[in-house]
Amino acid sequence: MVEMNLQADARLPAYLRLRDELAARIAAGEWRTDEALPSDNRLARDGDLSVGTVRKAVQMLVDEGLLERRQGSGTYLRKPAFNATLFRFFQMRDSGSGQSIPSSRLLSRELMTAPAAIADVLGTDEVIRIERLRDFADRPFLSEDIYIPVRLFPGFETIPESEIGPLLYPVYLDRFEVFVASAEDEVSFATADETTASRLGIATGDAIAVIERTAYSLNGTPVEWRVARGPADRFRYRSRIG
Amino acid sequence: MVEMNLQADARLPAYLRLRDELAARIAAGEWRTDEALPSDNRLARDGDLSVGTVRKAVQMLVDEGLLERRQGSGTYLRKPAFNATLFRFFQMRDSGSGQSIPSSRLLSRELMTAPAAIADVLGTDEVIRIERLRDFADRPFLSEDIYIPVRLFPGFETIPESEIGPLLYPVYLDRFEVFVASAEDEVSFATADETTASRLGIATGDAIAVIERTAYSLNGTPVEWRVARGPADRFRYRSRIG
DNA sequence: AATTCCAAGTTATATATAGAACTGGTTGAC
DNA sequence: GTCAACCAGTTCTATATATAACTTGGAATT
Repeated sequence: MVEMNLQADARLPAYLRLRDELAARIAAGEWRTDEALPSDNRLARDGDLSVGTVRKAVQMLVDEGLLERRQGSGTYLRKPAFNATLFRFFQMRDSGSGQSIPSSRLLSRELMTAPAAIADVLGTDEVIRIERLRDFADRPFLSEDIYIPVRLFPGFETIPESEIGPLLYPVYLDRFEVFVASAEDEVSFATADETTASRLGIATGDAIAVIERTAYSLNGTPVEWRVARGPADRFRYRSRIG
Repeated sequence: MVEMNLQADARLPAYLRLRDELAARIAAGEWRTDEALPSDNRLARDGDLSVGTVRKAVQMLVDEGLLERRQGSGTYLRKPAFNATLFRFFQMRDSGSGQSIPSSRLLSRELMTAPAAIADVLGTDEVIRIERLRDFADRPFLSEDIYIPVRLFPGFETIPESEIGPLLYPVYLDRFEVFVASAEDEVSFATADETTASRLGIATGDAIAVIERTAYSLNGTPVEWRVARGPADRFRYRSRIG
C-alpha cells in the first residue's frame, strides 16, 4: 500500500533495498520456479555487500513466502502452494481421502461495470466478471462470482478456456504477473436465491454458506474480489490463527 | 508446562536452544510486560554466545509475536492482544460501532471423562468441562462447551466465578501459566438441538453456526478444545490468509 | 524553571571470516 | 555397470567487531 514507491531507494538500509530489488526482479519474471537465483556470495559480490546483508534480504522474501532456500543447492522461486493455503479452506467434509482439486467450469466471462461496493474494494469499476461452478464428487458444490480489474488482467476474457485450469491464481501469475500473496475471507450464512439454487442443484431457500474473499498482491493492492456459495450442510471451513 | 522439553537440547543449533530457553522463561512468568528483558549484550555474555546469535533467537520470538523490541530502550514482553487476534473472529454482523467484548456467564464447570474424540485431541481423558453462554446486545449469541486437561489446569473448577472475566485465555496465563499461542478453527453449519436452542433462545431445528476450536500452547501442545454454537443468521467469521 | 546538552546503554545495521552441513556431479576403482 | 570417494558450490551456523540510530536520565546551562 505504501509500497507503490518508485523512489524506494531514498535512504533505506541496504538489506531493504536489496529485498525490494529482488522482489521487483522476481515480479518481472526473471527466474522460473525451477532455476536457482544467484547465490548469496554472488549477490554479495554484485551488490558490493556482505553475505550477512544478502542473507537478511533473502530471508525476508523467504518469510514472505516468495522464495525457498535449499541447503547445498540454491535459492529458488517458490511454487505457490495454492492447495496448501488459499485453497484448502474449501475442502468438503465427506471428502474421505480425496485431496483432489475440484474440477471447475467457467459459465461466463464478461467486461462490465462493477457494483459500487465491489468497485470500492478494487479501486476501479472497470472489471471482468467470471462466473464459475466447481464440482466435487460429481456434484456441484460451489458457485462463484469473481471480479478482477481490467487494468491488471487485460484480455482475460479472451483466453481460451482450455488454457485455464481449475485454479485461477496460477493463471494470474503466469499470464499477468499478478501474485496473490494474501487474502481475507468472510464466512457467513444465507439462503439460496433462484440462480444459486439452480446452479448448485438445490432448492430455493435452502441453507447455503457464503464466503466472500478479497485477494491481495504482494504490495497489498486488492487484485480480486469473489463470492462463493455452497450448500451449508456439506460445508466446512478451516482456519489457522496466530 | 514448566519444561516439557527436557530433551530439547539434543543437538539443536545454539540460537534455537536460546530461543527455547527464553520461551520457557517467558512462559514461567519471569518478566512482566513493562520490564525489559536482559539486553542482547547481557544475554550474549551470560550464554557465552555472540550477539548475532542472541539477536537471531530474540528475533524469532519477536516474529512469533511474543516479544517486542524498542530501539534504544530494550526488549519487552508483548501484551497479548487477545481482542485483535483470537477473539475478533466472533464479532457479530450488526454490531455497528460496538467493539465491546460480549459478557459471558458460566453455566457449569465439572470434572469428567472426555469423549473419545476430544480425549484424542487433548492427549488425556481427564478433563474439566466448562459450559458458557455469551451475550451480545442483551441477547445470547454463543453457547460454548470448553474442555481443558485437568493436568494443566488443576483446580480450575473451584476458582470463584468473580475472578473469571469474559475472556478465558488471560485466566489460563495468569493462574496456570498456560499461554495460548495459536489455534485452529473449523466452521460449519448445522441445526440446533433442543439444549442449544433453549440456551440461545431460538427454535429447535433453526440453523446455527458451529465453530470447533483447538488451541495450542507455545510448544504446540493442545491445551483446549471447544465448540461454540450461535444463530447462523447473525454470524460472520473473518479470517486472514497468507 | 525550563531548556539544552551529554553520556551511557540499548537496539539496528553492516562487514569480514570460518567452518559445518548438504547437494549434485565427476572421477576412479572394482 | 556399480559403487565409493571426491570435489566444487551452496546454504547454514557462529563468532567478532564496528558503527549508526535511538532512548533515557541526569547534568549543565540559560
